[in-house]
Amino acid sequence: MKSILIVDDDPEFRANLTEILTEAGYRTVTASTGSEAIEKAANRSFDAVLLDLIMPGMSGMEVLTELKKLGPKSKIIMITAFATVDNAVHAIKRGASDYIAKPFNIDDLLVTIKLVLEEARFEANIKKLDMDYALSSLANPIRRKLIRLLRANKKMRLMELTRELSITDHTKVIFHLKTLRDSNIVYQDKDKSYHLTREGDRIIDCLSILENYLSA
Amino acid sequence: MKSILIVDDDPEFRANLTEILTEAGYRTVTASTGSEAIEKAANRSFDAVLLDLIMPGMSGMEVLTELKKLGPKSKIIMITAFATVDNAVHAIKRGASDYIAKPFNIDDLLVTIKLVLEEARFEANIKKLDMDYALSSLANPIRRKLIRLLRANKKMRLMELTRELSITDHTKVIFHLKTLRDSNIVYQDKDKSYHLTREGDRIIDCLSILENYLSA
DNA sequence: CCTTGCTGTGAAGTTTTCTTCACAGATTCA
DNA sequence: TGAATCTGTGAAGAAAACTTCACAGCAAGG
Repeated sequence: MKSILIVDDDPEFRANLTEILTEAGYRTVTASTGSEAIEKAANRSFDAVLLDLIMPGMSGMEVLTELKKLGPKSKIIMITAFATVDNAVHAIKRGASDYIAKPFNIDDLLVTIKLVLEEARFEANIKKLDMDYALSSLANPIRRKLIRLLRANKKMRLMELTRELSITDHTKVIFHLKTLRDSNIVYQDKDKSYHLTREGDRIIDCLSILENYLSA
Repeated sequence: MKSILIVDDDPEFRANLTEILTEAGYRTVTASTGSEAIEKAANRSFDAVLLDLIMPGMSGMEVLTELKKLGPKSKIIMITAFATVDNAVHAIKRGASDYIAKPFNIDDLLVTIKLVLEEARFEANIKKLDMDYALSSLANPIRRKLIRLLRANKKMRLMELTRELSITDHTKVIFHLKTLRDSNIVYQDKDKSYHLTREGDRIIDCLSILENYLSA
């Protein structure tokens, strides 16, 4: 069950939304001010946040910025009066996922929420995919050595790598380099030299962390 | 080529050792005081340290403690006068790898160094082995889900896990749990419940780091 | 031009990992 | 006690990962 945080200073509006969303099968939590919202979001994560742009105290825009700091990938839908749609567009530039204009049609609201959640699910899948690739690459000791060599030497040619690993068959090295390329850890430039990608750099960082952990 | 740090206040003794070890095929660096030794060890790592127990200023014992803090797995050989062999034993309890008594036979010294370095190599292999196990465990998405479930719920029975993963064949789950047990990430108590080991906890920490890295 | 070394492909194989299934001893609980 | 559920073994097969080999284009250097 997806959870949604409703942030609005108007109690009646909060109650309305809560009823609509509960009926639609979501779990809801409400906050009446920006700081309350930030506090709640810090303690647990929500699948989406409905955030009023205009509130006394902290403005919706400020809250948006803070929420994005807490979780850069959190999904935030701005609620705005018709008159201030421009501001909503601005909010999207700052990381909001979408906006809806008050007064709104219930169906529009639900569709918007659904789309945004769908988007989140999609992104999570992408991430999981990367993870799978990365980890299955790391599972092989030859590939780990390759990564380390590339880390140490910045760029290397096929035969350098092959000799350094004392492997007789260079096609074996090609095979592993290929899987590293598929998982986006390594790339090859026009000179045919192999390099670590930015992601590869990150992964080797994590590898050393893991090594230290395991040897402690 | 293995590098050795020689720590002794006697310049003649340092020169002697340097000559012997250089000839034996080691690279040497010297330090005349404890603090100098610590400084050098902080900047780069040595395969072994030869450390005089009795020195003006910081005592060998204090230096030993500091060096161990810098690198818990660094190999330290204490050098001690015959009269203070008891202290050397004490040093071993504090983490020194071995000791030699002054005056010593050159061959004894070389053998001691060799054994200690051998030990280091062995430990490094063990570590690499653990790493291999851990990473090939993580390569499989089902096993990652299992780890996450166990992390969230502290302890779970076989069928709980099976249902949670919507897997129809429980023997499949048994298979993956078995490989997690082999790599020492999970264990089973007398109640047949599965738990994460301490190592498993560490690994999942690292997993989340990696995830954040990859999604950034 | 010919040789040598580098980079690569594609198609067998081999090995390892993963899945499935048939079965069976415990345990629970009605 | 008897039926249902849980936990597990072992073997056989399928799938994925890895290795090996035969071959080929291309560039550099004599």
